[in-house]
Amino acid sequence: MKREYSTKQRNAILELLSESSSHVTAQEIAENLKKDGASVSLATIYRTLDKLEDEGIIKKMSIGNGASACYQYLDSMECNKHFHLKCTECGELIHLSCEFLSEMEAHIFNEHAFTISSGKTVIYGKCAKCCGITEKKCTCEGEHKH
Amino acid sequence: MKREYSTKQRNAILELLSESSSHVTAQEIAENLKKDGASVSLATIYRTLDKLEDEGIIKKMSIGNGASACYQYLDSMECNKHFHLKCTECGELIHLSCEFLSEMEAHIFNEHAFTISSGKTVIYGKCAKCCGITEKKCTCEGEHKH
DNA sequence: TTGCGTGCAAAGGTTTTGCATGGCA
DNA sequence: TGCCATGCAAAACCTTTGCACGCAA
Repeated sequence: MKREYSTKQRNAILELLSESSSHVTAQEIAENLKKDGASVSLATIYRTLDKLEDEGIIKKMSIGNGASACYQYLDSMECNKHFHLKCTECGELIHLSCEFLSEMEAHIFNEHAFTISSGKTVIYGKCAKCCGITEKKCTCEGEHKH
Repeated sequence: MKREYSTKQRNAILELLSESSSHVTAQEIAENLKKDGASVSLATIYRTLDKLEDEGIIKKMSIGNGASACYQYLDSMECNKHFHLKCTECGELIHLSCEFLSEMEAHIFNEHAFTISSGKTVIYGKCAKCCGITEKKCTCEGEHKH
């Protein structure tokens, strides 16, 4: 059985993650910790993130390809269940939390036996601006920025 | 205005993609072309794939995590209408045509003013096999292979 | 003391880029 | 002829790994 050590570095990373309102990359974690005068090596950050993911404390998601993976604290209920809409015209990334999408997730799981990973999924298309549309009518939680 | 050249390499890549029943990586393209005695450098393959994606002829999908990205020929009639579910465990690609997804498309357009490009969108998650689930119950058109 | 955690540097893999050359239109 | 496309090698990029040392329990 493996013991889990409580080290200065692990705690610093965990604290930073729990304070981050959104997802961060390993690089950003390194920079932020350095700014706080608590530098941690990238290797350690990656190793720690791996363990935290295994322990179910954080979630890992890779939005793009080649781009850095993003990590996110799981206790922050808000950002757990949204989808990303990315405009192929202007590149804008919209975070969308909508009841309808939750239903879709449930439908695909129940009827098609596929478990969607909303964090890894990006829905591509054209945003309102690039379509020349302005109104939004949905009464659900809707889009939000971080 | 940019002209598109029709070169031996571009044609070879395009032909290989259109003959592939499923997604392939840049590496696999290189190997297959070499086997056919029509070697193309990896750099050219990546550059050509980029262009083909911009032109909307192929689709790029990446599991992330350092793994190679996969590319797939977009059959304009067939593959543009449905969504793709890709398993992040085993890599299986499921083509799903479901009424529910059409509704989702409509909802996002009507209520969030975002026009989904289903051909470019890949929904990531875990397939039934990798979740240990076997039943599928949806009465809609459902999954299909090409 | 035990053995996990850490830092550093180097290696791993995929993708991109610089530069000179080749080839389509 | 003009200029995009290609090949090669090197670079860029994110991430992992080997090794010796540090440190929590």
